[in-house]
Amino acid sequence: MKKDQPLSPNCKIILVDDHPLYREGIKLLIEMEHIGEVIAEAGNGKEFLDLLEYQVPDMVIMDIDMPIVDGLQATQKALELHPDIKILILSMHGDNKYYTRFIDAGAKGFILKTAGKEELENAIQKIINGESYFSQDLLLTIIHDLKVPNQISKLELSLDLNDREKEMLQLLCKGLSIVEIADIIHLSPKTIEGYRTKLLIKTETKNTLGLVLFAIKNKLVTEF
Amino acid sequence: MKKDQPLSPNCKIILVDDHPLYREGIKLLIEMEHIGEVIAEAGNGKEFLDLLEYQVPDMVIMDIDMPIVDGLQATQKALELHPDIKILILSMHGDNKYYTRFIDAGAKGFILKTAGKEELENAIQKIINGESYFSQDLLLTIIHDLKVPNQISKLELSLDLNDREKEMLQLLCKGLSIVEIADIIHLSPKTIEGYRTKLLIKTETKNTLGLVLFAIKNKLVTEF
DNA sequence: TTTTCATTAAGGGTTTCCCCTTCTTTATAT
DNA sequence: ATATAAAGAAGGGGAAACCCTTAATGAAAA
Repeated sequence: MKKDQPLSPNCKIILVDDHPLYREGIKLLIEMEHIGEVIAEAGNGKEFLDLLEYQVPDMVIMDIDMPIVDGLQATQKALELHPDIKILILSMHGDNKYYTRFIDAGAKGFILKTAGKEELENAIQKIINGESYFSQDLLLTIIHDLKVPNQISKLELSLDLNDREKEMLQLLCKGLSIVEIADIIHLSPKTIEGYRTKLLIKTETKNTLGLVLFAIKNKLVTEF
Repeated sequence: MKKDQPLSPNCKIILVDDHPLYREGIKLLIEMEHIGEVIAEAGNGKEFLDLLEYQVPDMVIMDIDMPIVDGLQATQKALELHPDIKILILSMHGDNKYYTRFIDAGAKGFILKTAGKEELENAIQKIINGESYFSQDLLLTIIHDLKVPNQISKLELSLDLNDREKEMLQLLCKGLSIVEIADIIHLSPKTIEGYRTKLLIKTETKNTLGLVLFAIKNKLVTEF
């Protein structure tokens, strides 16, 4: 139902990319498909921010890697001045690792340069409607980042900690000292020390701080 | 180019949902659009696993909330027995919080029940082609989970750490001792101690371990 | 020009941590 | 039934961390 009707033909768009040919291609696409109107183009973040002095677009399609002022800086600055501008980031494969920064900066979408016409159209439409659009590739990167803890279970098994040791680790990771833990568990500080020593040996760390860092890094503790 | 041609018409699909009407709807959709062939249906995870004894599908479209054996258990069991089955999870709004479990279990996609025909078709096609498909809504949930650290920047500002203190914090969070840090920065251990003391005061923590935990918890350090 | 502030440095005392060793109790096994 | 091991408890000593105070230097501000 939405597929064949022109999307917001009055949507004012600025293209920001340091490759004129690439800008030309996207401009043609946007205008042929009646997605919106390209009111200006910029070759880098600086040029774009200068343009903002005279005209404020509804939407910006922004490259990441550009000379002088890059896509992230331009995004941050532009949204500081005009929080309502919708910014769609054009990302290359490999640029994904910086996604959080753009999301934090307030970018509304993230799409790969290798995306097809339909995907670009879909992304622009969603963003104009106030939604967000993020490429599946980006999602896969994020999920990959999240999946790492899954492999840790093997480590957890190989460490073979007993309940006392797990409890100790939990308490140590809350920043409690040996004496404080002794008070909680109602055992002598010297006994607590013995448990900690065993943890140091099992994890091959050399002091409590190292042990706590090891536990957090390897997600042996959920809260701390 | 891919839009108007039938997608793998021989793709054998099993539908698993405890609402017969909903199954009927999806079945009609799949067959009318020549997406594939629905070879069987199941009203819950148990029924589905029983079906697997006799016929192995290429793909499964699976509800999460079902009686007896739920979607997660069914997904885990099925992929244990037949790792090549592609499973697309049908999620309700609010079920998003469990996404990691399904991803860990090996589900290839995640789509909202409110999704339209095009999105379902798109998801099925991608998954059959060996790719993944995750709904934008799920992505937004994940990003929301990741975005929490964004609020911390205010804290970072209020702490007002200078370069030396930031450097110190970075090194302390790698588990280095005062003396080790002194060797790296080429300053007296007593000086380093002074910096750490200032960090303890600024962060209102009572020892190095507390300081490091504070820094990690509030994402003042990126690596450790 | 003097003041203020940040940086670097150090001495000394207290506490906590870390390591080595010892001892008892409770399982587990042969 | 007794050897062997594992878990629990604790002492002593040295090292590192922690806390408080003092102070020289240089840069920025009044």
